[in-house]
Amino acid sequence: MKKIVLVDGNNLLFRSYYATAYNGVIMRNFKGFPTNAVYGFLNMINKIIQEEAPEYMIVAFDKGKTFRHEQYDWYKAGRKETPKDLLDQFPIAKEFLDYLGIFHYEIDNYEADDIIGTVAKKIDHNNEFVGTIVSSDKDLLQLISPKVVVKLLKQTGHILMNMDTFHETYGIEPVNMVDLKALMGDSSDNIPGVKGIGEKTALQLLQKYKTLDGIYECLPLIGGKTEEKLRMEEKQAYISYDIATIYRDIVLDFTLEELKIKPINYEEYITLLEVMEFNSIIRKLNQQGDVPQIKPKETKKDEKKVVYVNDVNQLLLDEDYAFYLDTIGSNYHDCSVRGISFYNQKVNYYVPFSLLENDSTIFNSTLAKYTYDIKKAIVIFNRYHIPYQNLSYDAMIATYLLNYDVKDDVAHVAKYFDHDICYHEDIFGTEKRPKKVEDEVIYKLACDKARFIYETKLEILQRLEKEEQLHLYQDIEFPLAFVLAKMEMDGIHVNQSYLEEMGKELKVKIDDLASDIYRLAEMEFNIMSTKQLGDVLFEKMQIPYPKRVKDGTYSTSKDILEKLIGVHPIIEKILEYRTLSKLYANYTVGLIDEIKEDGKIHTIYTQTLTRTGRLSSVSPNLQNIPARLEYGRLVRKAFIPSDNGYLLSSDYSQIELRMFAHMSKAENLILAFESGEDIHTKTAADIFKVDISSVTKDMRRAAKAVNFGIIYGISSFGLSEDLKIDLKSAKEFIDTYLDTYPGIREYMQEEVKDAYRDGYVKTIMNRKRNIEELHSKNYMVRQQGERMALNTPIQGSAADILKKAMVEIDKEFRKKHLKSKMLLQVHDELVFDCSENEVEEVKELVREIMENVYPLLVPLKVEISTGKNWYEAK
DNA sequence: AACGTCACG
DNA sequence: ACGTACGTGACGTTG
Repeated sequence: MKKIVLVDGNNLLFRSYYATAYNGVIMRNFKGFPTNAVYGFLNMINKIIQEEAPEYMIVAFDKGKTFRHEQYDWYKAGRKETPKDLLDQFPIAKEFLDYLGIFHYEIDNYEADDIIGTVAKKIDHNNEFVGTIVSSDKDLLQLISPKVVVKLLKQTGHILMNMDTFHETYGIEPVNMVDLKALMGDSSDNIPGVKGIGEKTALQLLQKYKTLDGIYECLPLIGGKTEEKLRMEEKQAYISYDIATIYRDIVLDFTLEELKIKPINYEEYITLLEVMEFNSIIRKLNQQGDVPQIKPKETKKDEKKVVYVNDVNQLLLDEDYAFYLDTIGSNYHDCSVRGISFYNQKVNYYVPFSLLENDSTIFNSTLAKYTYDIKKAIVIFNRYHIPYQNLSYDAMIATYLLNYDVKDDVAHVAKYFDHDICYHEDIFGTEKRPKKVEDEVIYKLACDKARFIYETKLEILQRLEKEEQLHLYQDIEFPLAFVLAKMEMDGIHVNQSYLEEMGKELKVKIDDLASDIYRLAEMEFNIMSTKQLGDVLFEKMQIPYPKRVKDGTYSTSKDILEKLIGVHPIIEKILEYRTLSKLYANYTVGLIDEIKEDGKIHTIYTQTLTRTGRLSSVSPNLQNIPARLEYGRLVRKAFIPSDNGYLLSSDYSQIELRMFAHMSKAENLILAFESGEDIHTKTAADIFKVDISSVTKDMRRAAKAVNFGIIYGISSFGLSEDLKIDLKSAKEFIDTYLDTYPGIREYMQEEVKDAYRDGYVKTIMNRKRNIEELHSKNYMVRQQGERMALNTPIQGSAADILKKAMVEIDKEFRKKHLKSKMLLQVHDELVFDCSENEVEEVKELVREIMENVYPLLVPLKVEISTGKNWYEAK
């Protein structure tokens, strides 16, 4: 038997829409198009396919006013009008079905029910097929037969209804579902039924008399009020019967065989998924790994042909243009360049890099030049000593600010602007498994990218203007790219032999610890393997596990092990082993690997990654060099200035909490900062209501934890974990804090409310972050969204300020022709390489700019120190 | 490639 | 009853 799955498309879309419309706010993609219903719909369709594995499938939709409306103008009269946001999603749902190879159908004047009923009837009369109907609408239960079952969707999960289960549940036959509706009515469809008869009475009657006709034939036998009600509303009952009856004889222009599911059109499917921003589905597809290779798009008619230039004299660039660097390798500090593509109204060139390497005047014109990832371009131009002028636009930074999920592949963002560009990975494969690619494909791809940059520039800039982000783009992020490029290219000197020594020392300690651990465990095992470690500690050694065991696995994380200190001496050994292994792998061996021939480390700052506006640092990450523990801190001694200079470190004191005080306008908190006291001590004095002088260490520690909690979107659980106190005390503590600083509570409520209303939050410089989590049905996810809504403006605004300061400091350095260099940025800290005779000047200048770059309701304070290495400069 | 862990602000 | 503070990157293990 071949199985056909019959899906009520309308039902699925309505359900998904209302299930995820939260406070009237729904999920949308970047362009503002509503996506929540389709998202639920698609997940459901995929789930059905996974669970049922059908060969055949049909999704039915309503179309037009039905014959029921024509006969009875009050039919479904009570229903609210379908929201436009939902209606808009119907065509998309159908488009998805097309790409998934799933047959869908609609026909004038009939509802999805009728189509399903008709197909189900065909199944009943055909001995090759069986059917499974999927819907949450009980009406469809009337279609159950020996060959057709109904998968009735519930809030979570479903119930499978066949002849037997139906009978068990209702005590009547499926066909008599109609009779039941005729009696009890259905408020959602505005079917009246017989007034005063509900499900209970109706079922009793039907169990006795089988059908509506049967009941009316035996009316006198019924007696009492019920008989009276039935007699009064006989006409209503039969009208209701008519309406509730699913029409099963539509003339259909397809056969059951035609419902066979066709192969998925991955290319179109994925493109649409991208437009709708269903990234989780895309991720799942990639994980399953059965997405076939996507071929490059055919050249469209309006496209200029790619001109491969092999003589510099052929290059004719006389108006502004976009260019794209076609590089090989992931790190642009040492990648090679295959070629550069150029695009404008007149040209579409691919130029092999060997041609430009030697004759490099091309970029040294006054023409405006646009690209994607300008920082990369600057670094590469400098590496090859190519002079340039007027690099004036970066599509990567611009789209990042517009809240796109920007990757370094242009293709990723191009989709949103109707530019079909193949993904780098689809063409070239991964670095480990490269694919063979024809030259023409390579040229075409690079040219497509340049074309995208050129053609969307105006639209993107207009969009930035509309979002009031032009200032952020033009005066902060764009100039910052030049500053970062310099920092990356300059790099920081690292004392390799020092790290090697430290590595040797660590190695010895680690080996000693390992043998201690093996001895205590009375066996050898891989300490780094959390699985083996869990088994050894909690099974073999029978150390009591301090937490509920989740999915049969033991966590061996630091906070779990710390709870066990003192229970068994092995615990402390393991913790130390972990700490030292981390230092060894990440900060001695790992860092040494990153030191280049010039004795320096050149990180890459990712400017377009974080959701808050911070930078991130990779290859290596110089933003997580040990600082908290003394032994780890020693790594910092390896970071040294050039020549006889100094490293100068300048960091904002409590910038995030100050930002919070500014944004919340909480007067007492502002006063606390104005007092100039240590903020945690002052907070402790305020909440414990004691003198500054009598604040104990523990009081300060507690106050500090609450201050941090505030920045993260406090939860009593988080605080209780951090301070190792019980939940109730944590709760009280937070309340005391909020009472001490009136205005904070209201500010936080307002911020969350606005986030729900807008679906996004903003920083002081208009950086925006959409928070989809706020639309989730899941309480925990929504909570997380609320915390993001609270934290992002704080973290993001602090990032805005440091970025602005960096741009201004760079400007002043240039103006004053200082030899000193800005080298590192660590979120609230800047590290400079300072010539000996400039120390005082740099100190003054940096402090002046950082403290005054953006005046807040509280003063911004900067702490500066210098030293012969990064360890000392703190 | 995903997960767990842990380094930073 | 649930599962828990914000933002990152890199390592080793495991499937």
